[in-house]
Amino acid sequence: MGKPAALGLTKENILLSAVSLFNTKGYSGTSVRDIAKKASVNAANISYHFNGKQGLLESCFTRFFESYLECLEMEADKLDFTPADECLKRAVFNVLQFQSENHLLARFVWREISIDSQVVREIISSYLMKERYLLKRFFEMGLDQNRFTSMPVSIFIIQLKSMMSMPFLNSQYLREVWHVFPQEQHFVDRYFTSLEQWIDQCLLIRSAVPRVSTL
Amino acid sequence: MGKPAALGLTKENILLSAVSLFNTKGYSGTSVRDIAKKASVNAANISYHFNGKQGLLESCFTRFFESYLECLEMEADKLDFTPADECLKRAVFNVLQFQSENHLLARFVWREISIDSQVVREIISSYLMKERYLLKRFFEMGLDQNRFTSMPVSIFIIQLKSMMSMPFLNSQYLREVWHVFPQEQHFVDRYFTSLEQWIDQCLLIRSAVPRVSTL
Amino acid sequence: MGKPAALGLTKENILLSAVSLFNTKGYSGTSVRDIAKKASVNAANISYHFNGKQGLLESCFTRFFESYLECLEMEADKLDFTPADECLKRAVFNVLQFQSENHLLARFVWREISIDSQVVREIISSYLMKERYLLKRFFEMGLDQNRFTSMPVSIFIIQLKSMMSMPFLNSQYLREVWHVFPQEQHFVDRYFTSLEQWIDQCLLIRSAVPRVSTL
Amino acid sequence: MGKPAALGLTKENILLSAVSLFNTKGYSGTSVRDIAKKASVNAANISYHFNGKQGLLESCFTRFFESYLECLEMEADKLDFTPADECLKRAVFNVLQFQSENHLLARFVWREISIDSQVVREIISSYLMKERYLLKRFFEMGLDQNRFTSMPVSIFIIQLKSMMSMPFLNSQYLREVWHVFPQEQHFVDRYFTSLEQWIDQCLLIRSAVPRVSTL
DNA sequence: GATGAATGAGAGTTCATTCAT
DNA sequence: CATGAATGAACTCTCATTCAT
Repeated sequence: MGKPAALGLTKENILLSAVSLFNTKGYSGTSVRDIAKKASVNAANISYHFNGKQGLLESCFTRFFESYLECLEMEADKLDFTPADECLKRAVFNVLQFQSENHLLARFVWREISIDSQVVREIISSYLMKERYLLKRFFEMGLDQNRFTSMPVSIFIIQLKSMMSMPFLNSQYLREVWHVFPQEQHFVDRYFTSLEQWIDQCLLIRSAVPRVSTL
Repeated sequence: MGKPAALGLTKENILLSAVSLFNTKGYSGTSVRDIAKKASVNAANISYHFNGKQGLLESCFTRFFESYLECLEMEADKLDFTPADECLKRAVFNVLQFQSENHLLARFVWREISIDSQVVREIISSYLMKERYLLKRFFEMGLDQNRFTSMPVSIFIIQLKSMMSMPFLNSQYLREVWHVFPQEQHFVDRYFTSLEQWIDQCLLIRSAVPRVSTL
Repeated sequence: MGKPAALGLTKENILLSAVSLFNTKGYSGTSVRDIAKKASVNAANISYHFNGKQGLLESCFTRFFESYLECLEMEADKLDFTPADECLKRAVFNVLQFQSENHLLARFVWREISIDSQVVREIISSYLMKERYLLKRFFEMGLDQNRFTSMPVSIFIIQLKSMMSMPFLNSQYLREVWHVFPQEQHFVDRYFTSLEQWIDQCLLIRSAVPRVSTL
Repeated sequence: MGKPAALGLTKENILLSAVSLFNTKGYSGTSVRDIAKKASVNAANISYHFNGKQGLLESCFTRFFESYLECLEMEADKLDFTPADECLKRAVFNVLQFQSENHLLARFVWREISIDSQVVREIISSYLMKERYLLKRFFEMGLDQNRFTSMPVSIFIIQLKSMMSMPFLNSQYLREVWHVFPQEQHFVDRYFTSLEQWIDQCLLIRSAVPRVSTL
């Protein structure tokens, strides 16, 4: 006897519970029963709605990366008529803001993609390629515009990504050891400032006038 | 039938296999049977030698953090008679080198400590507190010595830690997307240079003569 | 593949198989797989329906003691308007009859409660307290009615319980050594007669006219 | 490197620990490691000294039954020149006394022989046959001597055995519910008195002068 | 005699999933 | 759509025992 429930609510309900538990205990460490229990639904619904636990994982990844890439894409689209450093800074801000608003999902995704699973790789590889393409565009444009110093792009991007994701991946460490709270707006603003400064000092060539992103 | 085996080899054998599998599939995603199979020993040995799967995890953490903290401590001890920036840089280099040489263990540990498990927390909290103490010492000494700009220590340390650990946590991403290989000496040297530069530009006050660590 | 099976039959099926095996091999000596095999169901059903092997044990105990105590309670309720010896005799008969009809369960329960397990104790202690209360009522009523000799109640009850339970606990001994079959009606009747005689001769005072329970 | 230890002490040490644990947790519920730990010896010693866990069980049974049967045999030997009721009473007393002094062993043995194990049966069947022979002699002699009423021997012996063993099998019940302590001398004396009385009233023919056993 | 390392078997339990209702 | 019963596989861990030392 299926209870009515507001249409489509069960599915969203499951997803939210899953994100929360995956965030805390990891994908492998979470059982579908845990999720079902937290969502107050029958475990069979998970197989029904998401085609198994793995489908749930894919849904999470998709949901995350589509929004995440949009943060970058939105600013990359302006590269043709805006200084690259300003676009880059805005993109960084967008990403921080997005992660802060979805910190549970962010932590879980950044952690889980460090697992060497065939499955995970298949899901995310195209997203990561697109991310690579977008990030590179910022830098190549900056070089074209003579605003960025000539430096190894890969290293810089690795560092940028490190600094953007780490606070959210290790949110618990930040909270417990440094009493810093990545899900708060305050953190986003403060942290963004320091990334802005890093871009200015390590990436921008001296003659270029820093474009302070007025957010 | 208790075969002798080279004395004490079984235990080490298990540990290495465990690190390799934990690294690839995560702690929860790895079964003791997988480990035993990889180590070519009976699964019961894991409980016998490590008091269960969790004991194995603790052994990994302990092994990692004791070496890791020594990387920091070694240089912190010189703070009283050496410029803080030089000590800090040397510490950074030590950590990169250590992680590069133990990249499997490093990836696994940095990933796993982002899990909200009671168990993990109990094991690592004291290590993280010691790390915090050591890292803070570098910065406070740098301020005392008038070599570091006055900046929020917590943010800087978070960024430093991000940049030091991320390449190893996401080693697969680096390899596949950027063709950068964190376990190679070449990477350590190159990456260290860019961290050195970051320290010089974002942390050091202008008047201070940068101390190039001659490693 | 969840086969339907006749509704609720699986659970009862498991319980019966468990009683049979516990009876023969003891609780600790029986594995859940044995039980599942005997019941022709999947072993996981035991955890599902009874919350583990221990829950199965509790179900057995509950089932036994609730019926057993009813045998006593039924007659204790008549104590106010019936001679105590007659009530006692009827209660004894009820208990013998019940055990004979559930001899597998009876043997297993009487054996297992002699184990010093924390678990067992928690389950049965309230039942044993109720039993004590009921048994004492028979004797106190008999004394009030001037039908029972003044004797140490505890010793008498211990002996009564010994004689009521032992044939069922040691049913195999009775069968193999004395060719006496406690699960047969014949035994119940014959054995009851000798208990009746014991009550008359050791408990009743001489002047009281024995009340032969006409069962 | 075998520690010397007082000669043969390890074996006895193991046996005592085993009796204690078997008594509390049952044979199947006790592991050889538990026993070894309690005896502070290596678990391999149990296999060495007793040829496995089962051998330990056999040793316990043997030790118990040889003493137990001696309690009966000692008095059966006097049957030719002593009234049967006196012999029987003395035998009963001996058995109670022996069990009281070895209550841990007694409880465990009486419980364990109610298990339908092939193994147990093989060990004890000859002992039980000898017991049957001895007990029957008391009754047949009593009938020959015209001191016992003609009654079904099997029923009487079943009851006698019930009453003799039950307090020790259910010693914990006696302690916790009735505050009666079967291992104390006080209990032996008191309980024997009531068995004596039972023999007098239910077994002896009226004309026979009861032989109070002066113990 | 005694020990610690090692083993294969099996313990109880949980897993993700399926299916009739 | 939703559910509870059911499954087979896999989980971690403990078992009694063996054997070289």
